Amino acid sequence: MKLGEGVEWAAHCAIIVAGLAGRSTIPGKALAEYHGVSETYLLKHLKALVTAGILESVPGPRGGYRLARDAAEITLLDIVEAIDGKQPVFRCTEIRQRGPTAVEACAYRGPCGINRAMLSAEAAWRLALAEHTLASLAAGVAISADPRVISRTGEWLARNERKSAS
Amino acid sequence: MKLGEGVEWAAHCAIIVAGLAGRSTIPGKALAEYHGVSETYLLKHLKALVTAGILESVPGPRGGYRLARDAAEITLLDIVEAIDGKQPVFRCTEIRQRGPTAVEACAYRGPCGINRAMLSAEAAWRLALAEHTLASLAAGVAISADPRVISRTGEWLARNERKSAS
DNA sequence: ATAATCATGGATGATTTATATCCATGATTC
DNA sequence: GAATCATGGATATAAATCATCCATGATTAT
Ligand code: SF4
Ligand code: SF4
Repeated sequence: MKLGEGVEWAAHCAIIVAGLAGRSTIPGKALAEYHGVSETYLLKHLKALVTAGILESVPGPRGGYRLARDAAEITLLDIVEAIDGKQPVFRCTEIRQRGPTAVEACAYRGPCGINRAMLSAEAAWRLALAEHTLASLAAGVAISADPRVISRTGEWLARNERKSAS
Repeated sequence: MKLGEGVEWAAHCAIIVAGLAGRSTIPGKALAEYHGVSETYLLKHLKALVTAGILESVPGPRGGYRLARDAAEITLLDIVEAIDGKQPVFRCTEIRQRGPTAVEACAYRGPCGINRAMLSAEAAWRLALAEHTLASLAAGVAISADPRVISRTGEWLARNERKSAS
């Protein structure tokens, strides 16, 4: 079992976008270069964030992405679900309904204990993810970063940020 | 993200094995037929359970599998980790060390906030899984099962269980 | 208006992982 | 010695993921 690396990309992008001033935007191309990842593929993930209501996109020259709502209102769970989907991690294939002891399907009502245990564990996972907001994550990343990285990132932001007129 | 269905197979097999009397065993072939799944592939998963110290295997005629320790000492987490591995679900690819703002690798000490948040959420998941033992799961499955299934399973067990001499 | 910039969406191919099979080997019991 | 069963490796198939390409439409600067 493995979480797609698109989630890591999206989380990093979201944190950078959260660091923009006001309603400024940053183009997807810049985000791809910054992280050294495939541009066209990253755009797909950014689109997923837009669809999920996490980011806003503005097209055209001087366009790009910005947060759709406050950074404190966006959780890590939102990002994971936007990229990876909301499907349960454990998907019962109903093997109890196969083999020589099976009876009619209608006799099996509701999920069994295994399924329930799996789903409740998943709920605990999601709950833990939802406790981290984009705001708290951004703070953590900033603290642990090397001073040189911070200054380089500042310069890079100055070159790529599209300041909002308003 | 998806948990392999081998986990579902292994969990069901473990519950059945847990229901055997004393030190009786049951052959892998019977378990495969019971669940209507590929025999050769299921054997691989059963082997994983043996390696993990969850099951014991006895070769030869009248051989098969039995629990390696008490059902109350085997958790759902043990089974998941035996089949799916213990690798973290979120695997940081260190994209912060790529792109134009990167500096020497030694400047990045320890995991960042994103990684820490992911890993702590995973820990919550594992903790929840560890709260369910094979004993409690077996009880839950028995309660929710249809009477006909229980009786058919009893007959099937009578045919396939290899009673222990001792 | 025109051109440049950028997001969107679908189609497509490559890569990796999961699933499944096959066969040879060794251990154990009858 | 023969039958039964687990083990292990090699290998094939299916599916999910990762990545690219190209055509389209929307927006802004000139
Ligand atoms: S017993 Fe649980 S996990 Fe197994 S097939 Fe039924 S619902 Fe699914
Ligand atoms: S910031 Fe966190 S998730 Fe991103 S590359 Fe670094 S350790 Fe990994």
